[in-house]
Amino acid sequence: MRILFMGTPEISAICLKRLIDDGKNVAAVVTREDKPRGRGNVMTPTPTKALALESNIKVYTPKSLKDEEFSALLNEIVPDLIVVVAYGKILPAAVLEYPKYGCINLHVSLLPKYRGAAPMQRAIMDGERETGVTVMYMNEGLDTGDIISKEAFAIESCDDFEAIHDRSALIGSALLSRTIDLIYEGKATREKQDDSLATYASKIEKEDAKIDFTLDAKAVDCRIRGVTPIPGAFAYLNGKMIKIRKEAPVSANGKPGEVVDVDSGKNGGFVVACGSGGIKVTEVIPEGKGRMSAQDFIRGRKINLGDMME
RNA sequence: CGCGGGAUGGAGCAGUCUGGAAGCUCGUCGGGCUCAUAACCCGAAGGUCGUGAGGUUCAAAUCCCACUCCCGCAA
Repeated sequence: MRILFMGTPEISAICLKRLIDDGKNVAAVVTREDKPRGRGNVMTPTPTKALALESNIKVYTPKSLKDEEFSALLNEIVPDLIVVVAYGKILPAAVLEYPKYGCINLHVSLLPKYRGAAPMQRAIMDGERETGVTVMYMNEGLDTGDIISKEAFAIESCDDFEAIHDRSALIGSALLSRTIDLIYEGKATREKQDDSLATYASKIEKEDAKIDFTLDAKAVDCRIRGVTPIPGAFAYLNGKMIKIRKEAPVSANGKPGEVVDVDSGKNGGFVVACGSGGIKVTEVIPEGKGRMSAQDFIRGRKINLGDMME
């Protein structure tokens, strides 16, 4: 079975790696074009492209999937199955209909909940206790296809986006690989999504990462964990931006945003009051600096009792 | 040439503008106090102040020049 893999970010690369390691016949990879990234805006390939190149698999970065150039490419590759993981572009009907075994997609949520761009982040931000991964047949809607397989796992109270991302990648890539086997063996089933239960996880915007201390501590905690470490929850302290990298809700009293405790001792940190309760911050990224423990930040004398974060 | 911050004993910082004996909060080591301690007290070690047998000066962490490395933001 010739597979065409389509994906872009790191989670795609992890899945591709898994398929390769499992001996799947990945005939070609389609990913997005190189983009200027990082300091200095250096042209950088996507993680998926980098892996494909390492693995000596042909990589294509088409501008559009709707033109003749791409249909010519499909005719050259002749995939039996297209596997999509966070590719970043909509597949037109002509492409969806091309492979004999269809197009499948790994989505990192328990569909029909959290369709869309940022399912992991939104699930954490909403305080969900559970999330998961789903493999479905693709149709022209956004994450609306028939479900083939899914697997759930817990979101612990200390999990941030990174933790859930890594767990999703691990569990999702394994599920994807097994599901491909099912399809190959003709054992794949189809389960329609119940659209009445659908929710939409919109893309994370800058504003989502700005900390709103007027919310209660638990909500603040969830919202912070949902955007950590990327893009990173931030607030302003004495005119400078500071990102909060690790924190936990605690009981506290004070005006929202007020620094009500500063402890430089071992296991210390500083406590910021929220709408109710507060969060104890234990790791930060000050503007212009790298990650550091809250203790180190406190020793540098950048924060004092009574300071306001906003 | 995307914008910006930084390089000072093990950590985080001050000092640089207004050159002139290396400092703060911790950590480490030794001692004391204590039923005890991450608390408190006393003492000690530890730095060619990123690199350049560079420039200016009586004198450079500090001013000038070149270079290397690290980081934050934006995409």
